[in-house]
Amino acid sequence: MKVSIEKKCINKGVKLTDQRKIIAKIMSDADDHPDVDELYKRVSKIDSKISLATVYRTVKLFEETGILAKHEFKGSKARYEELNESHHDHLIDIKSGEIIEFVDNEIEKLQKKVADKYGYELVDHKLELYGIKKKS
Amino acid sequence: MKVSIEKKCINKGVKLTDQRKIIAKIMSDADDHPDVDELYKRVSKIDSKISLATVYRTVKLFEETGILAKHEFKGSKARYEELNESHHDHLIDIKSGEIIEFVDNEIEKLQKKVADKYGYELVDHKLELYGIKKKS
DNA sequence: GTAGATGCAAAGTATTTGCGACAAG
DNA sequence: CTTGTCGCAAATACTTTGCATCTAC
Repeated sequence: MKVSIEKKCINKGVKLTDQRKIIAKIMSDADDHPDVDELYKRVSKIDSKISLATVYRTVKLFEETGILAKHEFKGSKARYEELNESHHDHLIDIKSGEIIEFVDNEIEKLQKKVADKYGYELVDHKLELYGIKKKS
Repeated sequence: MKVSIEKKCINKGVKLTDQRKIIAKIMSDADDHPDVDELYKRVSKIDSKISLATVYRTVKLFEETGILAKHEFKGSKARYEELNESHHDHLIDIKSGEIIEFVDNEIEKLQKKVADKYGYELVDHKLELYGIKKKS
């Protein structure tokens, strides 16, 4: 089962302020990968007193705490998504900007193998595919 | 055989100024992945009159022309390297910052397969592995 | 009560751009 | 010649930070 962001904060000893609860909720509900500006817009609708600085501070904190993942796709601003048990990579439609999440265990295995070959333990990776929709 | 950057410029109709020749030479000679500041430093040693703006304009131009590749590794500034026939990906040592270039044709094939599965034609991809050296 | 969080505005980075002077083809 | 480039400084975009105030625990 999915652990709520609020629970994660408690586990990690992160103080649960109203601002953080709101940001947590929005990121939990999001089914896209908002950048900070977009997130700030959504936050402002719920509580317009929350500052942009707090949004920046919170996404950074949540990233360091392993609650959010930060993505820096080609030529765009940093985007965030909730991090949970299911790891996945991204396929980005370069025309529409649509982002598709995928998992490929074989690729994952090969990545470990490559790192191993050079004497490294793989601790993280970034795989992004950029494509254009085929007219079928 | 490797086509020189100057030749590439001529082929693509890019005007060959002294500044561009110097930047081209430095990037050709580089066996690392300098960021703009570092490149600017190297450029300044040869001709201190060249401005940072020109360095930015040139790397951007070279990137669009397919002469340089831009990389945005986790949490660091944009870095550049010469682009030539041999495609490769990167394994980054998160302790030392050392960058190892590698090729894995099997992973490449699987990437195409994933894109295909979702109805996309793969036009580009980014694969970065982050690891720590194993004490063997 | 106290350590840590917030809002605000100011400061930092990284990068781009307007403009008049200049140089490549 | 003419079009595009250069250097400069100012502008922009994104993100961080100092400080006084406030709040979760």
